[in-house]
Amino acid sequence: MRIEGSTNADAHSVSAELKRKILGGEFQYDERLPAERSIAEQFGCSRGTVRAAMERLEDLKLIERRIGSGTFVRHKLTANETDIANSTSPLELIEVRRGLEVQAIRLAVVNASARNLQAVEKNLIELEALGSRCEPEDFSKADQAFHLSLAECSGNSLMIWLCNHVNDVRCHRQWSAMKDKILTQRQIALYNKQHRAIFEALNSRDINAAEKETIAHLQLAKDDLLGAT
Amino acid sequence: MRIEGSTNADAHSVSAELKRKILGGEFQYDERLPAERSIAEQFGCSRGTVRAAMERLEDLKLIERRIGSGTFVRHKLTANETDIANSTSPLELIEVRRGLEVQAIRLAVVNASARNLQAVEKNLIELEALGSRCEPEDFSKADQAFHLSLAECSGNSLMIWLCNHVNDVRCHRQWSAMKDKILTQRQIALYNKQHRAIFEALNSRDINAAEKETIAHLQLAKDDLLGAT
DNA sequence: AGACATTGGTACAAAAATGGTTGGATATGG
DNA sequence: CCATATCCAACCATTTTTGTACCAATGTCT
Repeated sequence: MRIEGSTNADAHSVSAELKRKILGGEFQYDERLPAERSIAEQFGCSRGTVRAAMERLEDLKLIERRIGSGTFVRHKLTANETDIANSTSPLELIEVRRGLEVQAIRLAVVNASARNLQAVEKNLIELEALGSRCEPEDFSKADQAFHLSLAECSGNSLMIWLCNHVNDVRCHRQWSAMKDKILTQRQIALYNKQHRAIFEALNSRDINAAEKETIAHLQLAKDDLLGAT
Repeated sequence: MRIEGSTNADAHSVSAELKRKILGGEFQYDERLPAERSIAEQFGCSRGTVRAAMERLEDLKLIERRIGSGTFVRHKLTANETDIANSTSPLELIEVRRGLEVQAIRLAVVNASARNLQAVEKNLIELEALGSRCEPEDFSKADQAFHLSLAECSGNSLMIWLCNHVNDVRCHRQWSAMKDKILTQRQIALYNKQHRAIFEALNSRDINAAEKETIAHLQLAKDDLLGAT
C-alpha cells in the first residue's frame, strides 16, 4: 500500500505524482519545481529516489534540469492529453456518476463479498479519520478511493473500469479549481455522514436505502457544484 | 468446498480479485503492484498463496515479475477500451447500460434539441422499417444507432463518449454468439414496440415515462439474455 | 570582483526491499 | 493412508533506496 505524505514513497509513486501535478496544471509551464532536496523531504524519501523519478520525467520530456538553476516544466502535451477528460465539465461528470454509481451500488448490494466490504470500510475509516479540517486535496483523494471501492463491490469489470476512468477526470483542472471552494469543513462533515450512511446500507444489504443514500450524496455534490459557479 | 471463511483466501480468490483490479484499471499499465508480502498480509493469507495466484496471472500475461524490483502490470488490454470489451460478458454489459442509459434518457428529456429528436426519430423509423424478419445482425446495428442517438440527446459529452464505447462492446464475440438465439421475430417486434414507447415519452418530455420505458427495455434484454444461457 | 548559498550531477557503500526457492509442518478431503 | 493445498520460516540473488560526501554551475549578496 502506498500512502501519500505520511510514509515513504518509492521512485514510481513519486514520478507518478509529479507527472499528475504537471499534466494537471498544478505546476505551470516554465515554472520551476521545488529543489530535489525539498521534494525529497516533502515525500519523506531520499534525494536519490527523487532523482530517479526526475530522470523518468526527463525521459518523457516533461521537465528540463539545469545545474545550479533548478528543474523546469517543459511539457509538450496536446496530442495525447486532449482526451475527453479535459473537455468534460464537473457538472457533466456528476451527471454521469449519478448514472454509473447508482447502478454500481445496486449491483454491490447483491454481489459484494466480505472482503469487498472490509475494503470499503477501511477506506471509509481512513476518510473519516482525516476529519473535517483536512486539506481538500487529501479529502478528494480519500473520497475517490472510497467510491472506487464501492464500485469494486459490483464485481462487474466493465463497471469498475468505467468508474475508475470517470473518476480520473476529477484530477483535472476544472475540478481542481473548484475543490477549495466546495470542500469546506461543513461540507466535508456532511459528505462523511452520507458516506457512512451508504456503507451501512450496503453492509446490511438494503438495496433501497443504498440507492437512496447514493442519489442523495451525488445530488448534494451537484448542488454544491451549482452553488459554487 | 470453500466455505466463506471471512478472512482467509485461497489462490483462486486472490488471483480473481487481482485480475479484477487489473482489468478494472485500479492497477494501471506499467504500475507496480504491492509487494507479495504486503498483498499476503492484506488478504490474510500466506505469501505462498499469493505467489500461486501471481503465477496464474503471469501465465495470462497480465503481469511481469522482476527480481528485486517488483511485479508490474503488463496488460496491453488496459491500454484501450476495446480490450476490456472482450473480457466483458453480455450480462455485465446490460447492467452497465442500465446505469448509463437510464441516466442518459433523463438528461435527454431535459436537454434534447429539436435536431436531436429528429435524429432519433429517423433512426427509429429505419429500425422499424427493417421489420421483424430482418437479419439479427442488421437489427443489432440499427438498434445500436437508435440508442446512440438517444445518448446524443443528453448533450453530455462524457455520457455520449461512454455510451459510444460501451455499445461498441456489443460488436464483440460473446455478444455476437447470442444474437441469433435472442433476436427472434417475436422479440424484435417486442423491442420495436418499446423503442417507439421510449421515443414517444422523450418527444413529449415525460421524464418518468421515459425512464420507466428505458428500464423496461433493458430489463427485457436482460431477461432474454438470462433465458438464452 | 569576490564570498557565499543554492542548485543539479556524480560516486560509492551500507541497508532495505523485492521476487525466487527450499524444506518441513499442518490441515483438508477423497 | 495419500494427494493436494496451505502455511511458515528461513535463505538467495537482484534491485532499489538510503546516507554521505563531494563536484560543478548558477544566482545573490557585499
